[in-house]
Amino acid sequence: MTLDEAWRILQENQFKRTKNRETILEFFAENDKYLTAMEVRNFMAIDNPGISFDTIYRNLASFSNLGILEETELNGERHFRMQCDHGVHHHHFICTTCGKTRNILHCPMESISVNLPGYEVEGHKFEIYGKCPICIG
Amino acid sequence: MTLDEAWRILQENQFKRTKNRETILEFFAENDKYLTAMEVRNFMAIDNPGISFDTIYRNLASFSNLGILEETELNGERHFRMQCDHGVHHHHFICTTCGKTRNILHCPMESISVNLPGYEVEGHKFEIYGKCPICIG
DNA sequence: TTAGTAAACAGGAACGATTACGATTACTAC
DNA sequence: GTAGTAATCGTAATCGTTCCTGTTTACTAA
Repeated sequence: MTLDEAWRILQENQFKRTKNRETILEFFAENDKYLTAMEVRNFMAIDNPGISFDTIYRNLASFSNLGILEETELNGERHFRMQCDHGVHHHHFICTTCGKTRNILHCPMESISVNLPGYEVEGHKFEIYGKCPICIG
Repeated sequence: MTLDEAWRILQENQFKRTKNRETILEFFAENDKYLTAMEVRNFMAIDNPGISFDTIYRNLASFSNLGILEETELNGERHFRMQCDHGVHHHHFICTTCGKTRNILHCPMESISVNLPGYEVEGHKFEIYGKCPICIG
């Protein structure tokens, strides 16, 4: 997702254009990987040492709800990244060294759901962890 | 996994047979679902109100490392359950209401790994969330 | 352009889950 | 039994996250 798309979504939902939101989105646009709230804070603190965690978490949650960011849990910490291809369902390979991701277009749910009669499926999670070619290098 | 199998593994790894470990394993043997440290504590506190969280977390981590328990993250909390069929790779449907699980024998990795040339896969996670037939009512 | 209003923010306290630690207890091998 | 070690207790500390309160900011419409 581009910055323009993100701002369009925010505007459609009556979110104001603030300096903090610009900084957060800029950071995610530049980093194609899952990031923690602390990493976001450290980046924001360069220009604004007094940045509040409340501001960061509130905005990350809003962006996640709006589909601007994707969220996952790694090592017990919440991680966020820019939504890759808006609207196209996919999964991720996540490099355990550098954190970069690679899209997995195949979704295992298609061949599974038929085997769950009587069950109501609400969601699923499929992630692959390992080392990317650069980190193996 | 049965209690006997669990104790055999513990014995092979020089773990002592203590009352606390007996209580923890007994609780998991009786509950075919993912449980939190707090739920384990509440059960143990019936006989031993002074039980320490340190004891619980340390033993849960040991059991998980030994393959006696399986571990996953649900709603930001660590959950543990008895390893189902030791040695047989599988995944889970997890009911978001009662927490009970159902095995998914099909593993999506078989058809995926070929699409990741140059990547080194270390692990993967595949879970389906929803309502089981009992909770749908 | 300015005043009004709701949203956003800073700063810090609070919270729940988890871990660390020194002192104590229980097991095991001799 | 006794020594040595593993396990536990009780508590405090840590960590990531959320809540609270007063202040500031961005948008709106006159």
